[in-house]
Parts: sequence; C-alpha cells; structure tokens
Amino acid sequence: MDNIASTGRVEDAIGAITRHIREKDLMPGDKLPSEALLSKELNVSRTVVREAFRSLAAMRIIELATGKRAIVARIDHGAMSLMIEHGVHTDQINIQQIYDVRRTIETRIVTLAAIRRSDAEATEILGLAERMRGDADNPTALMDHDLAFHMTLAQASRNPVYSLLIGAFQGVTRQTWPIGWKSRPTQAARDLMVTTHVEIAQAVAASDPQKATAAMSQHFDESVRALLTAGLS
Amino acid sequence: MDNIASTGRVEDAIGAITRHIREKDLMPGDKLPSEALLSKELNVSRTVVREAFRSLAAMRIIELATGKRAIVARIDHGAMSLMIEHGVHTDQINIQQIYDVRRTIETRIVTLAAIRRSDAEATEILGLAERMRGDADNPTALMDHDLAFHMTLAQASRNPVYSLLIGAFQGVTRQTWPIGWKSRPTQAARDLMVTTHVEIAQAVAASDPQKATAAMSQHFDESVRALLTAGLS
DNA sequence: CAGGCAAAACCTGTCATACAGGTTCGGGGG
DNA sequence: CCCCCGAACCTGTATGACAGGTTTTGCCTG
Repeated sequence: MDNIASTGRVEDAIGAITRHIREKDLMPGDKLPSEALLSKELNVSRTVVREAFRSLAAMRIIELATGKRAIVARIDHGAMSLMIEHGVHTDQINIQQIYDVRRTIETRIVTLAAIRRSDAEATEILGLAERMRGDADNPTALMDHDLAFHMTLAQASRNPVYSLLIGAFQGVTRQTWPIGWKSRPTQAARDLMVTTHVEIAQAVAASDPQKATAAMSQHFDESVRALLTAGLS
Repeated sequence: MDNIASTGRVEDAIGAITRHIREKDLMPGDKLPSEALLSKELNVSRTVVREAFRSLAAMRIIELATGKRAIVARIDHGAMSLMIEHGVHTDQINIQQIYDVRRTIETRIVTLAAIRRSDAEATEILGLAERMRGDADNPTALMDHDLAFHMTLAQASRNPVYSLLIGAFQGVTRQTWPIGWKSRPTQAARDLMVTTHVEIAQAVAASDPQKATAAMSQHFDESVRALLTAGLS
C-alpha cells in the first residue's frame, strides 16, 4: 500500500549518469568515467554501475566496448526497432496501424525530400529504384533495395527524426514484406510496384514535391490494398 | 581488422530471451523464467542474465520487480522519450524538426480521432480544452492540460503507434513548452492558442474530420511561428 | 474438512572479489 | 625519429554471500 516509488540504486545510477552527460554537455563520442570511478563516486558497487550502463546502452544513449571506456552514442533506430517488433509480436500493434503511420510520415518525407535532397541523394534514390527493376526474380534483393529506397528518402528529408522512425519500422517491415509480395501474384501488380518507386524517384529528382507526394500516396494505397487482400489482421 | 562480430554473452542472452518470448508466444503479463534457471539453461552466470534482463527492461520489453519474476511488458513510451531527449540534448535533433514530425502525425491523428473517438473521449477532450481556458494564470497547469489534450487525441485515433509517438515527444515538449509560452507575450496570442484547442475539440466532438484537421494545422502554424519568434535553433 | 496462518522455499537486488582478455600510453631501444 | 613492448587501466564474466520481498507448502485450529 506504500506508493512511494523507492527507486532502486540502478535507477538512481541511471539518473546520475544521464545528469552527468547533460551537465558536462557531452556530445556523441565523448567518453564517460570508468565503472570503477562511478561506483566510487555514487557509493554503489560496480555491479550497479554496470547494470545502469547496460540500460543506457540498450536505449542507445551510450555505447559500450570491451576494454574501452563507455562513450555517448549517436542516435540509432536499433532499440526502437526492437520495441516496435515486441509490440507487434504481442498483438499490441498490428501491421495496418504501422502502415497508417508509415503512410502519414512517408508522404511528408517525400515532400521534404523533393525540396531538400542533394544531387547525390537524387542519384542514389534513382539508382535504387532502377535496381529494383532488375530484381524481378530475386525477392530478397528487391526487398533490400526497397527498404534502402525508403531509408534514403528519409535521410534526404534532412530530419533525423524521420530517419529514426523509418528505421524503427524496418524491423517489422522486413518480416511482413514477403506477405505483401505474395499478395501481388500477377506480373502486372509486381511491375506496378516497381514502376511506382521509379515515379517517386523521378519526381524527387525533378524537385517536384507535389508529384512525389502523389506518387507516394499511390504507393501506399496500393500496398495497403495488397495487404488487405492477403487478409492481414 | 577482424570484423567478425563476436557478440558477447549478454547479447546472446538477450537474443535467447526474446526468442523464448516469441516461441512460447508470451503476452504482456506472462512470467519469464527465473534468473537462476535461465543462467543454468544458457550456461552463463547470473550476472549475464541480469544484464540481459536490464537491457530488455530498459526497452520496456520486460518488467522487473524485486522478489517477483520478470514479466512481459506492455508497450510504453518511457524509453522512447529518453531516447528523444538524448537526441535533442546532444544536438542531433532540434525542436523544429520535432515540431515538423508532430505536425505531420497530429494532423493525421485528429482526422482519425474525429472519425473514431468514443463519446467519453469527446467529452474528455472538450473538458481538457475548457480547463485550459481557466488556466490563464497558471502556466504549469495549462501545459499539463495541453499535453493531456494531445495525448487523449492520440488515444482516440485508435492507433497505439500514434499514442507511443506522442508520448515519446512529451518529454522534450515539457522542456520546451515554456519557451513557446513566453514567446506569446500578448493576451491575444495566448487566447488564440486556447481558442484553437477548443475549436479542435469541438470539431472532433462534432465528428468533423476536415474541420478538425484544419484547426490542428492552424494550431501548429501558430506554434511554429511562436517558436521561430523565440529564436529557437 | 475448511480456512487461515506461519515457516520454508524461492526469487531478486546488491556487494566484494577474482581473473581473463582488450586498450592506452609512455618510455626505451633501434 | 619511429616503432615496439610492457605497465597500468579498463571491461566482461564468474562465483559466493546475504538482505529483503514473494509465493508456496503444509500444519494447526476451529
């Protein structure tokens, strides 16, 4: 009946370490104190410090490596990807919900990408779409190029949050992609998917946000339809 | 020069535990084996199992409690919130980028909410907007009601991924909200903000997606303008 | 026989210690 | 001046111990 959240020592240590990062204004790559030092300063055992480090490393807030000191980490979608996968696996999130979110953010992404993409990115995006055309008989390669296509677009949007989210969804997308592929049994349907990607790429390369957004919408319309055909819950 | 990612034992244990969850099809609330049992089955020390547990707990994939066995967790935005805060603090993400994402997903959320909200949710959303009107001289209460308003909308969208994302952004929003408030120094600007919320709530209550979406767009236009006025990087 | 209660068994949280590698850095030798 | 090697330092893992918290067992009572 005692609701006082008596936070354990590990939680305290996590707080102390994040506070340390903030107060010292550490940036990605900067080193943190050694486990021994922290355990002395916080008056806890090295065990506690290690568990705190592991927690922060799981969230990709810091990065660990044997022998080296822990360093502040660059943001990365790995942890988020696992969280989303867990949500999907435990039936707390379904694939259609993810597609609704992806559609929402990817139509925005492609608008921004059409405006802000560098020439190198335009070339890369076009190249990926082209390569998809040659992957007709190799679904795995096709999927990889598809995922890379969307990720490169996200990067071209110049907003790391979009990259983060797209990356977070790639884990589940990788697992469900084959379903969408199988639900496009005809050559026409498969060609359409690739063609749409080429259209998106060309619109982005032409710096035509309107056209790019429309093509992306069409892509998701078609994808969601395919998934519904497959009877995905 | 040896790129073979010889994953440590903790990483292996994390993999084994998540595999266990998937294979046994565990759902939120289900218990996991004890640390001692896992350490025996995986042929590692309890130390390793504990660090693996901490990692999974940090991502809110499992939940720990003293004395009890670890259980599979319900998805929760806590971890994501910390990750985003870290990204902002280390200058990898800026506030405008977050507002762009929020704008993108919240305009979608309000569309869905206007269609799918329950009557209870409509009442709650209207109530929160009304309460904001009474908070003119209490910025903290106003902020809390504002955040609750947006969170309730997300829940009304009936897509847990949107709730997750809105929750993930609330950590930083809480830290930057005062900046936005100070950048609305006139009574007129402050009234406008509250009025816009009321308009959104009314449109959602009236099941008018178009109007709701337009009002939400206006809200973000105004917010972003306020932040730019404040000279936020 | 039913119910309740207390001890036993089990479990997690933290600590101290030990040791096997990996990393860093400075000093000495070429 | 450069390179190499060893000392100092650091992380990864194992083991054993003990303090609480939780669940189960089983006995005792009514």
